Amino acid sequence: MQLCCVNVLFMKVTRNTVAKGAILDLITNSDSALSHSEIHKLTQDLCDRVTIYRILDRLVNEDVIHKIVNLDGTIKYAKCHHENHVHIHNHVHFSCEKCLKVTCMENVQPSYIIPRNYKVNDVNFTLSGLCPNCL
Amino acid sequence: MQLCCVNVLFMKVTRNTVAKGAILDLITNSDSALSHSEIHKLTQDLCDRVTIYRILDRLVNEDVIHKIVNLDGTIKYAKCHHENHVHIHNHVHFSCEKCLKVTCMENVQPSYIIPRNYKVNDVNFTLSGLCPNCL
DNA sequence: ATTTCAAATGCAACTATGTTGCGTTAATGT
DNA sequence: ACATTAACGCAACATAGTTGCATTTGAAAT
Ligand SMILES: [Mn+2]
Ligand SMILES: [Mn+2]
Ligand SMILES: [Zn+2]
Ligand SMILES: [Zn+2]
Repeated sequence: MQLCCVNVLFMKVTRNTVAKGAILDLITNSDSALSHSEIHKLTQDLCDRVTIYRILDRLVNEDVIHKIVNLDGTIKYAKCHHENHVHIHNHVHFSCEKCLKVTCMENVQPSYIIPRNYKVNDVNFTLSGLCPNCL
Repeated sequence: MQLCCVNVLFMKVTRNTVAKGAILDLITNSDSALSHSEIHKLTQDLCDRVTIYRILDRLVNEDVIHKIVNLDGTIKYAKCHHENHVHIHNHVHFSCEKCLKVTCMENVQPSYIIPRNYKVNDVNFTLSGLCPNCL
């Protein structure tokens, strides 16, 4: 009756499936960002690994989760927490060198001055070091 | 007679080889950061692709070049330009969505406020969008 | 210049990560 | 319940990065 979810880029209707729900739950309830391989291990035999890739892509395009590129190039995913509808991921991510957890720091938004002849569309700020638990 | 170069982490002596020199030249003279595969194509039959990986690791550990993690997770390398001997890569990198070039913006150093119970050791700030050439 | 010796290399084999095509299954609107 | 097509599983492929080991080579010492 009503559209449950759409790909915000192409305004295409997407569907809620068992695997998608389970993976979103996992990401939502995790205290740190999760990689594809971590999700694969945690979900065991929920679905094929290719399906996990496709579900993660879909959730990113639906603006429900966001990608975080770690310092070693590995990609992690975390829940989006947009207060306002305008949705820019300009917050900092912290990557702990000891426990290897990546966390969103929603309220740390760096300021910077960049020449006018650049157009910024997206932002990826990652700090690494020791988190409070490992300090 | 005199040590030409050392791994700053382990204070181990390293050697200058033909391939290392050529790859460093390439990175030094490039106006944008280069990935392993780009270097591999540009150097043709200079050396094995495994050797390129090892040379890049060595140059990073010698603090001669630095790693840049792109928004898609690909890793690029650029020359270090340290004025003072204290050496922190706290400058911004710009990743153009059109020409795909990644450039160092040495004089753009963002400011941020982070809780005291975090210890920051390294920084990776990447902005993406359109560069002056593509705007 | 020759010797010496570990750093660096080439090669093969391997693991990890991500993508594509296609036939089948299942979510959702009617 | 039926029709439509998004989502799925599977196999095959592509790309990125690692490891072990025998051989080569840079450069310090003689
Ligand atoms: Mn985040
Ligand atoms: Mn740089
Ligand atoms: Zn930690
Ligand atoms: Zn450009």
